Amino acid sequence: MSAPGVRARVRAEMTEEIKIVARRHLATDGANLSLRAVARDLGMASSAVYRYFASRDELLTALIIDAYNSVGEQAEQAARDKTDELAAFLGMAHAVREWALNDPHQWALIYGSPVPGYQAPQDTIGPATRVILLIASLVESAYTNGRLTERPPITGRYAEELAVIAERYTTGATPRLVAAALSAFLHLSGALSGELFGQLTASVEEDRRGFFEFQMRGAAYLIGMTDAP
Amino acid sequence: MSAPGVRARVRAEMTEEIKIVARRHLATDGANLSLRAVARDLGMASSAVYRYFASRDELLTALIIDAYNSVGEQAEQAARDKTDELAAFLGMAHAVREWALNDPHQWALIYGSPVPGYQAPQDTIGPATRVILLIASLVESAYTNGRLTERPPITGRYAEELAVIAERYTTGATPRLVAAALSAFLHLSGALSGELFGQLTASVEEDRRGFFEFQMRGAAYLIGMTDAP
DNA sequence: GAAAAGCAAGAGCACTGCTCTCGTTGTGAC
DNA sequence: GTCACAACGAGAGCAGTGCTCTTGCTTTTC
Repeated sequence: MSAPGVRARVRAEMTEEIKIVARRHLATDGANLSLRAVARDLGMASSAVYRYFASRDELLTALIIDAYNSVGEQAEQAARDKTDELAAFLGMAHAVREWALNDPHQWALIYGSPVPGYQAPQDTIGPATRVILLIASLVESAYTNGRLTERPPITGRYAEELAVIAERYTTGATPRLVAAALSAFLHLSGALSGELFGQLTASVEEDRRGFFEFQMRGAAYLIGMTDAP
Repeated sequence: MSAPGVRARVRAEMTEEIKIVARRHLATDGANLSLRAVARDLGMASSAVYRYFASRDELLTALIIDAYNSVGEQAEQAARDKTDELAAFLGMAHAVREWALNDPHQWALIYGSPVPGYQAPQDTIGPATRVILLIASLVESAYTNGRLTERPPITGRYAEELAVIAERYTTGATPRLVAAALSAFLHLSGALSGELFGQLTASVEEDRRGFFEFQMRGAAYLIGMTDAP
């Protein structure tokens, strides 16, 4: 009799197994995940799944959190051990793109339109900020290392809001830097959503990686990370 | 006994009425549109709706085309009669934002994750390009009027693809200009999706319009429409 | 060992998209 | 004017969905 108890361990395994099968269904059938189909695949009654997830939404939430952490991890790993912030930013961007291309439905789950009637619970906002915090840290690092071209400061009410964010989440970034990081992140997510959701259809078809690189270099220039637009 | 016939006219009216009710349902219940609920609201049997739309997907397609045209129209109207291209671009961006804020579900319908199992038919790609072609025309206009700061040319395979697009859809734009227009469009859609889909939660909450303006000015700078980043 | 809590299964409810059939009604050819 | 035909609305029905409730069984806890 181990400390956590047999039942608790089995429960954890079962929970994980449900998520795995659910992810598989998500990858093939898209976002309209069927709890009954997942239960069928597991050889159990659909009602039994409700012992592990109170509702379909709760299962989706678990998958969303996992997805945020997955892409966050991949991004952080790609940014590590790079010579400078520009290389880290571009490597990170390509890593996120690879992750998204590898499982478009998971991308849609976290960065696409919210599932109807689904309200993101508090648990998700932590993992959700990993990528954007990573970008912010790169911007801040470039700034403190003197590798960031000066950009005019920002003013207005949104600048004050961003000052609060800078105070809370960074170790000395200005509102301008937070704004730059947010902008870069939204440029990244826009570029990827455009590619994955078919907005690029009939324009760039072959060399989408090259076009993505071009866009991310543009975003880096806008931030001040590079001097060549 | 008008030329189109009574039946044809009633059919057209009925088709429009179904779309109106469906749009209302979309605005309140989100993307999981229920054909039966729409039929109930119209006081008719659900099977009768199938006389007008062969499937739920076909109804969604009709709504998507209408939405593309609606936002396209609003964008074009906002860009008209502006003193210069920068003003037109910013006015257009804010118009698109207003349109999206006014009916987020329609925005999600066209720029969010594709509906599961839904494959956009050929009919949609025409209306879908209205906004981006508008941006391209603004860029081209600024270029021919000498109001566009020079940006380094682009190379690579995606540049060749964009050259084909430039040849087909513009009257003399370079691949670089098409790339700029695409980038600006994706920046716009990324900024709006981020705002609407909750990516900005707990950062910019109050002055989102100001932050959006900041981002669009950034995009304009990246294009070369303005010299102040 | 008894009581309590966790668990799986099945039936059932209300809902969905979609198909088929069956009368009815407007339409064009003669 | 008549008559065949296509369009139409309604209803029943099928297979699927999320979710709840009850009924037995097993594991944990006291």
